[in-house]
Amino acid sequence: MAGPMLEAKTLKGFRDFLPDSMVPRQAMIRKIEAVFERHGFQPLMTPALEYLETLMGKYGEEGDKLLYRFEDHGGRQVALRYDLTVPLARVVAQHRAELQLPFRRYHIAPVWRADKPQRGRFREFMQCDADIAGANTAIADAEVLMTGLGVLEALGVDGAVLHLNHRDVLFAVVQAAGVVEPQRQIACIRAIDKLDKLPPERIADEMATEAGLAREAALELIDFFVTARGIHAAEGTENESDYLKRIVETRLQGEALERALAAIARTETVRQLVEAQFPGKIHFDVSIARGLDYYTGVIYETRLTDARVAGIGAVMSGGRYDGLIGMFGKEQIPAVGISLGLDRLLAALQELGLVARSHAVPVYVTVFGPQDAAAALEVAQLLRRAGLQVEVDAVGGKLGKQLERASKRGARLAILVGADEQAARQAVIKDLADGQQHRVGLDALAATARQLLDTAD
RNA sequence: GUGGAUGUAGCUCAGCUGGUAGAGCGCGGGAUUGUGGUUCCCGAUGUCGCGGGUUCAAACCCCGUCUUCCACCCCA
Repeated sequence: MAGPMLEAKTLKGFRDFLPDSMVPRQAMIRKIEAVFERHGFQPLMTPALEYLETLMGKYGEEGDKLLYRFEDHGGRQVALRYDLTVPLARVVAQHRAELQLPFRRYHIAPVWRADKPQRGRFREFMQCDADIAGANTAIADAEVLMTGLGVLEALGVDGAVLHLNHRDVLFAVVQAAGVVEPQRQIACIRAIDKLDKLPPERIADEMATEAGLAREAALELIDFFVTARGIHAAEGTENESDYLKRIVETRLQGEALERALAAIARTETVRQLVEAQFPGKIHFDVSIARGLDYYTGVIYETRLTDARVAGIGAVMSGGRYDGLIGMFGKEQIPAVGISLGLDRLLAALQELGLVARSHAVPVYVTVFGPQDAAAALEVAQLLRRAGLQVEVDAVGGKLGKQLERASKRGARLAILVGADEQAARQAVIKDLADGQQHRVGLDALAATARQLLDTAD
């Protein structure tokens, strides 16, 4: 015996994915990859570990606290990546000369956050990102959003709505309420983001303590957002952007007004471009804020509308970050991206019954005895060369046991190759769904097997 | 970081006011040695999360600790 027995365990917030959960997961990843590639994105991989300074200060105070950080054996301060966006920014700056702009890349990989685990929330989880670096146009924004909606469409998700907003609209409105300092503006925007969860009173309190905003001004500000949100619910009235335009025109002037109007116009352009291809899937929602510091332009979140999964939170979000890449180099390169939370979306799909039950190995080849091994393997190879997924019984024993294992593995067909069959260059295919057996020559085996697999069980 | 729960067989759980553990599912074996999944028979499940305390006696009461989960915060 070697040493004391170890307890087999995983770290809090970290998970193993056994085949039963891995199969639908991988199927989902493949669909997402296909959509990304169909939209011109190319794969990128980056290290899990980055220098701490690469990641620090990009996400805001809360984000910095959630960084998984430590010192490596060489005394370097390092951190596990918190998202896939900052590593992309680093890559674009670092490999600027090797990349052709605009650069479209997708990245499906785990990220780590030292968060407190909860339902739908883990310390290691998978993100699926698609970003365009080097283009600051409404078309780039729209392309990224259409990619995201394309993924949802490919996955069969119907009830999802993209909520679109623009950072500058938020800043303009907050500024119009009398908050001038950027830090306090961000604090206000964070407070607005909680509109869904907290009563106005509480939000006003938060604005008072976090941003030093007078209670009256805070309530007025909140009222503005509540009204703005009501707009798209009401029919026959002006739309969100017209309403916003009207409000900012009465409250702002000069450069601030220009900026706000430009943001509203840009958002509306993007919304219309996307709306034309995905009717009803995108709304201008002035109340969404996004917590991360690096966003500079359009921002968005996707929520599932089905009541069964409404509590699951945002499943796909992102925005434009024109200043981030510039933090790593002399050149300012604008970028926009979208990030999809695989774990959450998968959980939602399972909840909605949109995940097909995974079928295991379809064909199971039994082995009568040691002297029949070669014949069994020959048959297995024959079927595999024909493209079928085939498992050969690797344990042996009574035929009954082997068939039992075949059933437990979820196989649809069992192949029997005894002495009689070998002598006649034949094999018996047993359909485990109905128990029927078919004796066929080896030359017809693959075709018959395929035919049986194609029939419903 | 704050608050609330949870932890008993591989899994889902039961175990009344303290008297050294149970069910279902699953698992193993068997019911004419070339036939599974259905049925029948038999069988094993276990430091009752871990450590300490109270008691003649603790799965049950007390303290601590870890785990998982829920809410808040933030987010995917």
